[in-house]
This record gives sequence, structure tokens and C-alpha cells, in this order.
Amino acid sequence: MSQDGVGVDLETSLGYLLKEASSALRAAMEEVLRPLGMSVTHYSCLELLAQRPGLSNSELARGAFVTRQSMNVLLQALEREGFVTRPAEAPVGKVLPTRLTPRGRRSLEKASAAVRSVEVRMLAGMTEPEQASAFRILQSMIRSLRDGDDRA
Amino acid sequence: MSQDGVGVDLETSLGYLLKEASSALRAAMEEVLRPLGMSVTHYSCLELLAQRPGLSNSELARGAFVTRQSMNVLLQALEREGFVTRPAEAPVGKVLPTRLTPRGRRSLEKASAAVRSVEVRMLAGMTEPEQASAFRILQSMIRSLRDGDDRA
DNA sequence: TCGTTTGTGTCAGTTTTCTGACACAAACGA
DNA sequence: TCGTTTGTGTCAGAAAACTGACACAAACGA
Repeated sequence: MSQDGVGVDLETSLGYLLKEASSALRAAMEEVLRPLGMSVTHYSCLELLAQRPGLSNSELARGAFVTRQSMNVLLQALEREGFVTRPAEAPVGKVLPTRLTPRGRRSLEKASAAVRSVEVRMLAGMTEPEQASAFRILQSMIRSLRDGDDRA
Repeated sequence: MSQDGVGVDLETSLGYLLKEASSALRAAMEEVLRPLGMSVTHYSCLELLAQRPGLSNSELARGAFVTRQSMNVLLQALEREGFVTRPAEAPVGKVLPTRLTPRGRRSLEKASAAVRSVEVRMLAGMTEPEQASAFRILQSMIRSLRDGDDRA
């Protein structure tokens, strides 16, 4: 059934391979983050805030690929533990811009280095042109998947 | 902090892009599977069984990137609903080989076609050599990530 | 051969994440 | 200008997935 063009051959499916790669990456990240007492979503949140200070809960959620409800749970914990701060009142509208505290920044430093080492390992054995090619290809996939999302 | 080589620049990170692509793929799959009343894990399980009949619970779990505990919950539901069968007693050892029922096979057919269409859409705009390149690159990433897993 | 390691199915409890819903604010277009 | 659409924070409950643990079977090596 799945050999004759209609189905999806797992052995040759780029979609399956993509999931496999993503899963391997996540596992590798979890492994290096666990000793630091940090989950992948936890790290993602801090990294996003370091690079784009003042992001709102909803924006962080999109950036970390979770729902805003989930991100809110995480943010409350991070706030309680003193890694991030949010104003008590929204400066404008309902949006609460979040920022890293010095403690959050310190905590992120080690994690960021650890994750960076994972990414370096992932890229080991790939030439510069191959990496550039990978970049273009993945972007193409994302664009194609999103384009067909609404229309069609 | 993350600009000077130690950190991870989200804009240029292949890891982030990989997660983004995987997330987009999952969302697209969920969208086409929802009308069929099927989740991605649900579908993955059936597809695995179609291509490799007799897979055990643990093997299915690995193939669908979840724990065997999670897969077991799913299998019980699928068995209850008549999509798969497992022998009451293990033919050898403790392993219970699972198989699709005709009903499971029928159910998979539509889902498989739907997922195939998503994959086709994802690959739209990519040339044949680019797809081959993507395949090699993703495999390289997986290998590199797994190699450093145990040693190092 | 036999001890160790690895793999498997399963029970129980917990955590994480999600869906649904609501009120409200900003952005946009007629 | 004002109605509609879109985005946001949040509450509550449900679903999905995970961790930890146990007994047992298979595979492997000394």
C-alpha cells in the first residue's frame, strides 16, 4: 500500500528524517541541559529574551513553539525563581514585556555554551557549503508548508 | 553575549531552523489528520505497522519517538477500537507482535494519502538534487548527534 | 556454563502541554 | 468614525507524555 506511490515510505521520507533529526537534537540538548537543571523550553525562553529583550508571553510562546498558556506557566516559574521580571502593570495595552534579570543572564551563559557545543557537534562533518545548503533547504520547507496553510 | 561566538544566534542557527521546520511539518500533519480523527502519533503507529508488520510496542515507541509507556496507552486504545491486534500471549518471551486489522489498514489509507500530500507540498520548489542533498545532510546531522551521545 | 547486561511489558504517579473559553486592547478598513 | 478582525493575558479542565520502578526474558561474553 505504501510502496506504490500513494503512501509514505519511512526509509526514504524526508519528513520522517526531519522528525528524526529534530528528535535527536532535542535529546542531545536535554542531555547537556539536565545537569544545569534546565529544560529545552526553559532554555529557549531565556535565549529568546537575551536576544530580543522585552518579548511578550505570546511572542515567547511562538518563538519556543509552545502555546501561550504553556509559556505562561513557565514564565511564572521563572519569575518566581528570579530569572526574569515582568512589570506588575502593562505599560501599554495588556502586553507584559519580559526581561532577563542578571541572575537569568548568568544562568543562561552556561546553558548557551552547552547548546552551542551540541550544535557544533551536529554540524561536524559538514562542509561550509553544505551548511549553507541545509539552511536554504530548511527555509524552503518551512515556507512551502506555511504557504499552503491558509489558502488551498 | 550570544553574538560573540559563545552563544546561539537564533537567526542563523541551524538547530533552531530544524526545530522550526519540524514544528511546521507537525502542524501541517495535524491539520490534515484532524478531519480524520487521527493524531500524528496515532498515524505514525499505523504507518509503522503497515510497513513493518509485527513490530513490538517498544519498537513502535522508538519509531514514533515516544516512550514505550506512551505507546502502550495508544496501542490499548487502537486495539479496543479494532485497528490493531495483539496476541493474548507472547509467542516468545514477553514481546507482543502487533498487526493491523483490515479496519486499521482502511483507516490508514486516507491518512497516508493526506500525509503524503503534506510531504509533497513541503518538497515543492525543491529540485531533485536539492532533495537528495537534504537527505544526506539530515542523515549526517543525526549521525553526528548520536555518535557523541555515549562517548565524549 | 553462568553471571551480567540489555531489552521488554506493565503498574503507578506526576509533569507538561494542550484545548476551550472569556474579557479586553490594538490594528485595520469601510 | 466605528465596526470587525486580530492579538493578548488568563482561568479552568482535560489530554498527552513523561519519570521511576518492578519482574522477567533474551542476548552476550568471560
